[in-house]
Amino acid sequence: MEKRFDILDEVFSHFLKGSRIFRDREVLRHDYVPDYLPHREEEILRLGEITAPTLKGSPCSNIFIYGKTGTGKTAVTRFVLKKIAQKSKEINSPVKVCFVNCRLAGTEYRVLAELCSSINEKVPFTGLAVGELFDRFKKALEKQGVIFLVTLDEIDALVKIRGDALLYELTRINENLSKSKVSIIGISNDLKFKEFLDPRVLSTLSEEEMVFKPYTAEEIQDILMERAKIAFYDGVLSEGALKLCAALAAAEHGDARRALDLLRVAGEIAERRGDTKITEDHVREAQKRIEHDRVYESIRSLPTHSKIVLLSAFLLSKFDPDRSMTGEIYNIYSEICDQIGISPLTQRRVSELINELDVMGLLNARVVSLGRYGRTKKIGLGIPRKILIEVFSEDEIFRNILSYRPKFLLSS
DNA sequence: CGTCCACAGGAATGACGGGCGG
DNA sequence: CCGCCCGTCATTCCTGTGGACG
Repeated sequence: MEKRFDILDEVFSHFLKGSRIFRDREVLRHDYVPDYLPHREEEILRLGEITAPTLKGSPCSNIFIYGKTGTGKTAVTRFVLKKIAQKSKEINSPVKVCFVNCRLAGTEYRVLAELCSSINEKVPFTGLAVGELFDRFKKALEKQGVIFLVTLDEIDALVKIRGDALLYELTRINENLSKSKVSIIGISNDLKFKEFLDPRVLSTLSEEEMVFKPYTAEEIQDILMERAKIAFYDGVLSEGALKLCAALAAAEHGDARRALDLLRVAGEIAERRGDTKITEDHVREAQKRIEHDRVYESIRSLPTHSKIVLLSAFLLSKFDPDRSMTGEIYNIYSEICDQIGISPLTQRRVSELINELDVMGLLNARVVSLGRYGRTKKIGLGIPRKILIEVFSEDEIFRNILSYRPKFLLSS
């Protein structure tokens, strides 16, 4: 006990002395928009040119931006929007800009609600018909007489689940507006996204197109260096650590966001250990930590039934991996539900849950045909068992299930 | 070569909680 | 406060299907 206090004392005093690592941690968060974006000058220029007409009070072409995650789409767009907003204030032109992340918003309704609130139209966060909401949006917009520059980030996520109805309406809204105009910037991570769109929507939306290429390792290095100058005290970041961050992120489709995360977490680890320099070891540790936290958090926040499905897959993989298929999973799932006294969902629904877990990477499910013996899904765990055990051990109810031996498996 | 297993996964429909406008 | 519409989750019913077996 005595020892514990000593340890904590050290942590406190470190904290009170202030960080010896970070000058400004905020700079490494990925929602931070830097003043300088290395290797994206061309894109900034192009986007600026396209959107410039809004400053003179006329709408600009709609733009479609593609590129994988962490290629700077969001940063570049936010940067340009910020400049537009600044300039318009300066010269007093009626431009309003708005940035919505469709995946975070989740539904058409919430996207529309965000659009409304950004033009100061108050709407309830649920309850209205989508059409009604759209009418209000249109009315408020018309009353204000502005050029509204809407950015829809991660637009593919919305369209894949909800369809392109909202986009269709948005692309046609100008026909019914006289005093105001809307221009749209659509951002998509998925290059094949076009296929999901109605051709009419596509042609209106992609009057201009931009593709963001992944960063190379060298480019990521430059980005990191730029931020590290502000984020860390001088001499804290070793060159090897920086290079490793860049290399790891480059291997993962040139994802700068990933690189920034690595750098930040590596810094945090170094800080916590009381080290004064960030080394390659810290970076490797950071990589492990990030992956672990991601998985841990996604399991923990799962709805109960999904957790049970995951547990079923876990038990099957432990006792009889060869039989790990939908039907078997469902049997064990039902058994566990019975054990903890909640009523099981149908197989149809569980099948859907398995798909969701598959998408999240917690399970690996692939359709296989066993010929005479039917067609099903072969299901395996997509993550180390260790993490799973770690998460479920924290829950009173699930803890016991971990070591449970399904009756179902005894009979075979 | 046809059959038939054990599901996949689409479509329609229902239960439910939340918020509206009148 | 009521009737209405919404989004979400779940059920019910359904048609489709790859390939080993006979």
